[in-house]
Amino acid sequence: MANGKISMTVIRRLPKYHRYLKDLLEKGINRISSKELSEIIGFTASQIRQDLNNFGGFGQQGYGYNVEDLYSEIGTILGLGKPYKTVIIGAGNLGQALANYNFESHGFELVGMYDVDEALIGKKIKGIEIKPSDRLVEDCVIHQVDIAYLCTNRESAQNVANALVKCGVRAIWNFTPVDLKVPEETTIVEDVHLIDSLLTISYFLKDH
Amino acid sequence: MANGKISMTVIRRLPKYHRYLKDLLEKGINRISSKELSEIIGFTASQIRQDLNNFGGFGQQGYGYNVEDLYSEIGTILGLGKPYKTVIIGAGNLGQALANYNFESHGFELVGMYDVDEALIGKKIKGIEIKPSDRLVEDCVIHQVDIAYLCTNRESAQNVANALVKCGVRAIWNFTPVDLKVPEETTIVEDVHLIDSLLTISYFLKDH
DNA sequence: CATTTTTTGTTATTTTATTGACAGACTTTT
DNA sequence: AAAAGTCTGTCAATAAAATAACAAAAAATG
Repeated sequence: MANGKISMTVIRRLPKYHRYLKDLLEKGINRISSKELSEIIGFTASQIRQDLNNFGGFGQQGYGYNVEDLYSEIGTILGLGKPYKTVIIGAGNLGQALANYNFESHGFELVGMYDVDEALIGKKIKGIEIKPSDRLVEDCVIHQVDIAYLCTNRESAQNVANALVKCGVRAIWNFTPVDLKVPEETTIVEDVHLIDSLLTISYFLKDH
Repeated sequence: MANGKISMTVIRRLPKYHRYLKDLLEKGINRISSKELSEIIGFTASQIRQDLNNFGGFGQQGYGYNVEDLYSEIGTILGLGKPYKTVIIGAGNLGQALANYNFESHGFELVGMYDVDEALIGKKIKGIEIKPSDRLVEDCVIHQVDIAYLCTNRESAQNVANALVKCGVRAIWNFTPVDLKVPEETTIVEDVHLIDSLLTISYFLKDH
């Protein structure tokens, strides 16, 4: 049943289950079978049952799954509910965009924004003042920051990552086009390589 | 050798090859073996050779690969060089962030930005004026837009996607937390589901 | 210029992921 | 409360992806 070692492909499907279950819940649907879910989410019913059974038997034969319970279970599996402290490094457009996203509602509290650009320092986004980057390390230690959103330019990325590792930040959400080198025992890196994503589009467009 | 039907896993690795080869080129390295490349890129040498051989025999026994040639070949495979016309729908922070990214250098020309917010309309980003959303369809037809960067809110996403499909936009780069329904014969959707990515981090943080 | 070394392209093997099948548990119906 | 129907959990089969193995080609060496 539970945690033997879940594969990355399964883990990456969990947020999608979570999203769809929330939708169902908001529509007032409180019961769903793997077959019905498969029709709206686009995975096979078999895969849904197998995915969920990695974490426990949440369903019931002849009935299906209780939407509210399953939503809550997957939320727990995903570590939601717990509050995480986050900082944004690089407060340009992307950094500001991320600050304005509604990640708080999922438990990701923004506690600091940092930049090297004098023109940005002092500006407030959602009540958070952009501070000079040399305050980053100190603040991370004080606040016990869990996740850093890395939105600097390519050149600074690895240096900032090194600093983050040193001051105990446990995860880096990496928006730079760099593959960061960090010790894998202590630090998680989740890449959002926009250019890679765009080039994938280009691949499919090219010969039509 | 060439195009029998390349799997998505292979295609998603191509941009990474492209990035690393560019780095090598800029460092003045003009020859590399699959083994050497494997050490810096982090795929196995076997996988690298197999990936590349999906598209043709670019290497030479006893020598390896010519960096410049391989970089150029992969660029061609990815459809780079060809100019693509793009628009941004939703000109909030994220839309503006994308406008300021240097995607032009890869051949992605921004030809329009659209929003429903009166406060944004008329504002210029990188020389592009933000226009009201009701101009979108008309402009897409006039400019023969290839790719739309979809940065609206959740509620508008599917409606905008429907309009884009109708006016012949071939690809949607989807930043909304919605799984768009579009006819797969005519339209590509590439999702950047930020919240899914963040929840993946949460999963790994939760029990440490 | 023959020998040794390197390194590819390609096939074989192993591992991982997805799909299919079905017994048995629970629900619904009559 | 018995019978019929539903749907899960799990195991088996298939498919896909990653890795390993190796013959043959070219390069480097002496």
